[in-house]
Amino acid sequence: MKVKIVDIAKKAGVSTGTVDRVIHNRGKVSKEKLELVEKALKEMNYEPNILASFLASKRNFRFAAIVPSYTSGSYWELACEGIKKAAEEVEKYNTQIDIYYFDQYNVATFNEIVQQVIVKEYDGVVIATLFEKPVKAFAKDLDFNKVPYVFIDSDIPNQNNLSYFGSNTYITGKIAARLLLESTNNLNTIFFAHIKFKRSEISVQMRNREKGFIDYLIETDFRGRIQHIEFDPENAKEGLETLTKLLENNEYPVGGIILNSRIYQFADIIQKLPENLRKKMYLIGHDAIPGNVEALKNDDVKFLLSQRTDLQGYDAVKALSNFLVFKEQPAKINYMPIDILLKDNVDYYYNYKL
Amino acid sequence: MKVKIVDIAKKAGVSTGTVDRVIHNRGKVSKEKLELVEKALKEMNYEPNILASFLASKRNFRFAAIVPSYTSGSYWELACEGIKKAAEEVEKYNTQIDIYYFDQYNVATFNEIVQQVIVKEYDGVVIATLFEKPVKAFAKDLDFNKVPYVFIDSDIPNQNNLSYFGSNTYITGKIAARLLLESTNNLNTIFFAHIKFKRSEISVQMRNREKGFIDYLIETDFRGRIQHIEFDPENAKEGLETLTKLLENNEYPVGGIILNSRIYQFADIIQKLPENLRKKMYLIGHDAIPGNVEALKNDDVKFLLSQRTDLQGYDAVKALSNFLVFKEQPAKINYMPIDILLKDNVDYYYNYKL
DNA sequence: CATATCTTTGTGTGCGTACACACTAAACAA
DNA sequence: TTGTTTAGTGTGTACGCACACAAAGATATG
Repeated sequence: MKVKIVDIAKKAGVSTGTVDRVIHNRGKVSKEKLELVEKALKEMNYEPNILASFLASKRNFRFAAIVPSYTSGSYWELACEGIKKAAEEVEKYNTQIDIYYFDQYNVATFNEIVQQVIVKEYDGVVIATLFEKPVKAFAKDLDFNKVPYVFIDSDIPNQNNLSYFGSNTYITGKIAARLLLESTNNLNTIFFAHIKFKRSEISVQMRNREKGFIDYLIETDFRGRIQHIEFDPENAKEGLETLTKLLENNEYPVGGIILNSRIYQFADIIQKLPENLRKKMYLIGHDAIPGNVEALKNDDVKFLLSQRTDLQGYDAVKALSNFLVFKEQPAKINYMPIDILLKDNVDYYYNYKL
Repeated sequence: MKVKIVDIAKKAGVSTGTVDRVIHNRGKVSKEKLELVEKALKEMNYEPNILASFLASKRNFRFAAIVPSYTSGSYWELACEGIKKAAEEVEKYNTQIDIYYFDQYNVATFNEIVQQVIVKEYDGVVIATLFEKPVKAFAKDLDFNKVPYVFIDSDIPNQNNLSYFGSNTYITGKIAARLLLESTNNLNTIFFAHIKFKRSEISVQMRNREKGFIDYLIETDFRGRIQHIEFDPENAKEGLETLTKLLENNEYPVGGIILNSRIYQFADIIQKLPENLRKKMYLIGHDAIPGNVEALKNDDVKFLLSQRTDLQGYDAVKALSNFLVFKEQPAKINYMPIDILLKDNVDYYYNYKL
C-alpha cells in the first residue's frame, strides 16, 4: 500500500492540513511540528499521488509554441506534428497548447507573434530559434516573468532556457562529407547545389552543415574541386548548363550536397539531364520530408541525413509539461540522433510513430 | 469547461449512476434511458477524465516481462533498461511490472518461468520470443484467459498478440552488405566471423541477417570470396591463423561481418594481429552495446547497425499500459528504425535518452 | 482582565469518477 | 394477499489530495 498524507499525519501526530502545509512550503507551521512531519515524510518515503493531486488542484497550464509557418510536406510540418502529438498527450494534465506561426523570411512577423504571446501570459513557451536577437529579447521577458521556455531548431548559448532540443548540424555536415567520400570511388569533384527560395536564405543550420562538410574535407586532405552552383527553380537553365559542363568534363563520379531540406527540388530539376550524366552524381541531402524520401527511393539521392524533427517538437512540449507537472528537470542540451537514411532503411524510419 | 458525468446526467434527465452504467456497459438500463444517455454523450462530446477515473477505480495492473538474463553491457540489458524506464512511467497508473529472466540457451528455464507467470495471473505480459514453440503454447493460454501480450525481439506470425516491437533483421543484413560493398574499394573477400559462445547459438535474428546479407551479394552479383571463420574466445589461435592467411594473401581490403551483437569480442581477438593486417579489415557489427560502441570509436569497427533495443522494451510496456488504461489499440507490427552508426554519430545516438 | 490580533492547527468540502448499496415498481409464485 | 424475485434507477461514499475556512492557542493592547 502506498503511503498517503493521512498516514504521514497519523505518524507525526498532526492533521493532514499541517502535512499539506509542510509539503507545499505554505509556512505557518511551528518548528516542532515541521520537524515531526519532515521526519515522517522521510521515514515513510512519501511520494504524492500525482493523479489525485492534479484532480484536487484544478491546475491547468497553457503553452505557446512559436514556429515558422509551413507548406505541406516541408520541414516544419514535421516539427508541428510532434508538437500536436504531445499536445494530445498532455491534455490529460489540463494542458492546452496554442501554436503560433511566423514567416521565417520576415522578422517582423516573429516580433508580432511574440507580442501576442506576451500578452496572453502563457505558463510555458516553445520557441523555434530562427531569429537569434528577437529570441534573446523575448527570453529576457520570459525570465522576468519566470515563465519556462524551451528552444528548438538551433541552440542559443547563455540563455536561461529550460532546455534545448535540436541537432548538431556541424557534425551532420561532417558525416555527409565522410559518407560521400567513402562511398564513392575516385571522387574528385563536389558541388554545393543551392536552390533559390524567396529571399536568400542561409540559415544557421545550413552554415553549420557547410562548415562541418568543409572541415572534413580539409581533415582528410581532399584535393578535388569544390564548386557552388545556384539554381532557380523557376528558371533552371543557367544552373543546369553549369552542372552539365561539370559532369561532361569529368570521367569520375561527382558528389553533390544540398544544405537545406529541399533536395527534392533539385532532384526535380535534374530530371532534365540525360540519364548517363545523372547517374554520375552522388547526392546527399538533409531531412526526411516526403519529397526527399521519394527522391531517395528513386535513387536520385544516395543518402539523407536526418534527425527526428517531429521528436524535437514533441520532446520540447513534453519537457515543459514534465517540468511543470512533475517537477522533472530536463537536460539543458539535447541533441537528436543523427540518422543516416538509405533507400533501404527509410521505410522503417518513417514507419516508426511517436 | 469540460463535460462531466453530472452534466450528461442532467441533460439526459437521469442519475449519474445510470450514465455510469451506460458508459461502462454494465447493463440494467432501460432502452429509453439508454438512448437518452447515449444521445447526450454524443451531443456533449463527453470524454472521461482519466485522472479521476483512475483515482476512483482503484484499478491496478500487474505486468510480467519475460526476457533473457544478461550480463552487464550485453544486448538484453538495453531492452531491460527500456522496460524499467517504462515501468517508472506507468507507476502513476498503479501499474507494476515484474521482470522474469530465463536462460536463452536453455528452453527449460523459459518454460519454468512461464509456469510461474501463469500462476500469478498477470494483467499483461511482454515476451521475448526466442523460443517459438513454447511461446506459442504460452500464447494460447494467455488467449484463453484474455490476457493481452506483446512480443519483442522477433515476430511470430498468426498469433493473437496485441502487438510486436522489433526490427527487420533481414533488411538489416541487406544494408550491412550494401554499406560494406559501397564503402570499400575493390572488396573481393568477405568473411563471417563467428564467435563461439556457450552452446552453439544461431538465433532467428542471426539467420535473417545472414540471409539479407547474402541476398544482397547475389542481387549485386558479387563475385568475390565468402568465408566463415570460427573463433573461440578462450583459444583464438586457430581462427586467427585462418584470418591471417586470408589477409596476407589479399592485396585488397577484406570485409568482415559478425551476425550477433558481440563484435567487440572479435575486436578484442584481432588486437593480436599486426597493425597492417588489422587495417585491411572493414568490419560491420550489430547493436549499440557499450563494447561495440567502444570498438566503433577505436576504428576497429566501421559501421554498427542498430535498432533502439531499449525502445523495444519501452514501447512494449507502454503499449500494454495504453491499451489497458486508455483503450488505445497499437499497431500489430512495429519495426524499429534501422540505425546506421558511425564513429561520428554514435555519441548522439547513445546520448539521446528515452 | 477583557479584547483584539496574530499564529498555529484542525476540519470540511470538492475535484470527477467508480461502485456498492438502497430503493422502487412490476412481475410472479405461493 | 403476502412474500420473493428482478429489472431499473438513484444515492452515498471513497479515491488522495488541495485549499478555504473555522477553531484554538498564543501574544499583545488598552
